Amino acid sequence: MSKIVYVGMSGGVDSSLTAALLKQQGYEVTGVYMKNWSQDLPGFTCPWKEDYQDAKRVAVQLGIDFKLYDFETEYRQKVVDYMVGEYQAGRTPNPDVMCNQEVKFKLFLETALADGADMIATGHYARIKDGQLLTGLDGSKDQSYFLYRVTEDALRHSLMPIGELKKSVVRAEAKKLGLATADKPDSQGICFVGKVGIKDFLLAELGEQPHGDIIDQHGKLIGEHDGAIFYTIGQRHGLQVGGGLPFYVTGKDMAKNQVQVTTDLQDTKLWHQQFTITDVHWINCQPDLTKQYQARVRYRAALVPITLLALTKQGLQMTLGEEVRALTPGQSAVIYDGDRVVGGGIVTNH
RNA sequence: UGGGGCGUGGCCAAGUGGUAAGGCAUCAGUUUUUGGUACUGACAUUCGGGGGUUCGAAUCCCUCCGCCCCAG
Repeated sequence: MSKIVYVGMSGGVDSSLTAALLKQQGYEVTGVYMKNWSQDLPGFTCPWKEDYQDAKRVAVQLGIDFKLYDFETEYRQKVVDYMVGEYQAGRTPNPDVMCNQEVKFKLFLETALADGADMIATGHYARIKDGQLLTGLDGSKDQSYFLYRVTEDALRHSLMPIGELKKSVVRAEAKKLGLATADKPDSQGICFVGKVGIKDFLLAELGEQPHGDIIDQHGKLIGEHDGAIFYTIGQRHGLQVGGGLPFYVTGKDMAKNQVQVTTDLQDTKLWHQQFTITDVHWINCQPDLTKQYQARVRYRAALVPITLLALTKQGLQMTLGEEVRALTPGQSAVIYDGDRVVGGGIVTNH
């Protein structure tokens, strides 16, 4: 008897081909559209209906069952509230990491299993082998960074067939199969919410923010910002301050509602080598402090060799083999052992 | 009030007779399942106002306006 797989179908090419491939491989496939967000925002129409229809269209083409799971309430609580709270605290969260941890590989998994599935599948560019998470074979599309908070148990119940393919192949295969989504542009923006600028999103959630001072590396007042929460470390644009060299954000003082910037790209405040991550999560087992690993400090950043210093209740201290620019509190540092994701945590304030 | 200097797009800033560099910012696009980064493109018929000299001026002259510095 073939296994029953529930495939999360977002209405994009990747998850469409995922469903098609699993069907070909003999699984008993059901497509599921997760409705996590449907709210329109000023100047932005939520594309959920279109996405739903595209997913449904592909399901019909493939002749598979199709369902809609409504997770809006939970998505709001677990992802959006988390994200907004982090911004308010002066950090820069990664909602997609949380979405994978809480929604796709928890809520969706549990719901699917309860509905009779043996496994779930997603269109992520990552691979799963023996309960381990590996990078996607297409290095330029690898999405393992977003998945480091998934549990081994969830991985053992998940499939990510796209992780074995290159993006160009995915598109070509989708086209060959005549899938309705073959030429649909890749999605961008906040997971499930869509292509909305984070500033517009926060404005819609929180309203106008108190303006404050922009201070340069010499402590000089050089301008006014329209809300410290909108700015993130390393950011260059959006300061509306000109004259000479570009300004990069080096830090924020939420208590003083200040944004600190520098024109000096060598400024020590812009470069970091040693830091701590908290809320650590290990997929299979804790890292070996004596072993050489690599870390990725932001999505698509190069892997940097690291030395682990100490694993405490507070988190993990580590030193990078080289300085990285604009390490940002709230973002995730993911630890790799070659192409295997060991785990990671959240970069703390420093 | 004397003496000197300056006024070029939102901000810096080249250009001192030959028909407006460059950078920042901004906007658009590309890259990207977060934010950010990076990359590409767009952006002054006009040089504080007025007048004059000249084939031709942001560049020379006159004048008015504004700002800065030194004297006091």
